[in-house]
Amino acid sequence: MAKHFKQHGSTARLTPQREAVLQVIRAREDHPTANEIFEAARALLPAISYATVYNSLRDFRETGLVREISFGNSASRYDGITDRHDHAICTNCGKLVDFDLNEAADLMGAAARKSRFKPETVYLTLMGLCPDCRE
Amino acid sequence: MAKHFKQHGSTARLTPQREAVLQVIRAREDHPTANEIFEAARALLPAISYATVYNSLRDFRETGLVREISFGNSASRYDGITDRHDHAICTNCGKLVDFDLNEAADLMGAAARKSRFKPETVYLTLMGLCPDCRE
DNA sequence: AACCCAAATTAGAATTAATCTAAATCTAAA
DNA sequence: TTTAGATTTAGATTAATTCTAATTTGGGTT
Repeated sequence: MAKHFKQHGSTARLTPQREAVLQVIRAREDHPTANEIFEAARALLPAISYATVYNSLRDFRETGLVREISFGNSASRYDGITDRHDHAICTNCGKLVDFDLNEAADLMGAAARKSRFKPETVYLTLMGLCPDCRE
Repeated sequence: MAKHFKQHGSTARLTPQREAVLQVIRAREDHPTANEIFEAARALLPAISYATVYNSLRDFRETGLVREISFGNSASRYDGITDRHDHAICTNCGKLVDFDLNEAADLMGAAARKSRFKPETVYLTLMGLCPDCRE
């Protein structure tokens, strides 16, 4: 029996390429772009193609293994931490930082009531100046 | 003396093109993309160019007259409502809805403390199924 | 152990959104 | 009325992502 992501409801196979992509994302502290992931994955599997990185990222996003963070018109960044957490983005240098505000999770119910949506997740993003830029 | 956006700290002139762009955004209930704004602005000013729409949108964003909403890899959408408010995005059909959760504004201080950022704004986005898609 | 088939990978083309460039035009102020 | 800086324009360019079509892979049968 092949390795599958059964526990995530997917029938996709965990190929060497996908393992490499996942490993890259999980090994990094920061939030790499698809291009950065491609570069790093190529160090593990020289023949891997750009399309495969994007395909893997799409699958992981859909099965909940990674999270895509997009802001402005710059390249999306990928986050391998699956627990719910929040982001702060520096309006000056673009730095992206994780933090956790459990109050944010509590707001999901209220947000769902106001919007009449069936809630899945809630994203809280703080825009402001990072410690380096506020001097 | 020409019309300026002085009250917003800008020295930019309010040209007919920019007036058209602003009028289009404010007249619409939804959140148009740059392309939709271009199409609508052309009905008012047939000679207006794409670049001018983008230039205007950049200026308005910087002076705080409009807000840019970007999610996933689709085109950014523009929001003419300047008051702080929240968004819900349907994970099925992509519909974008406004709502207001004053508790969200209260979280800005806590978020700033956790992240050590100097806060400017906080965005709260609910992902889920819109009333039409949840059936 | 050979076969089958669906899924996955690959390279490169295509698409999309947004920005840049350079020349022409406008406008407020001197 | 001249000028300098800001703005607009059309089209080229860039950057990110997705698509296409051909090839390869690998697990589940026979």
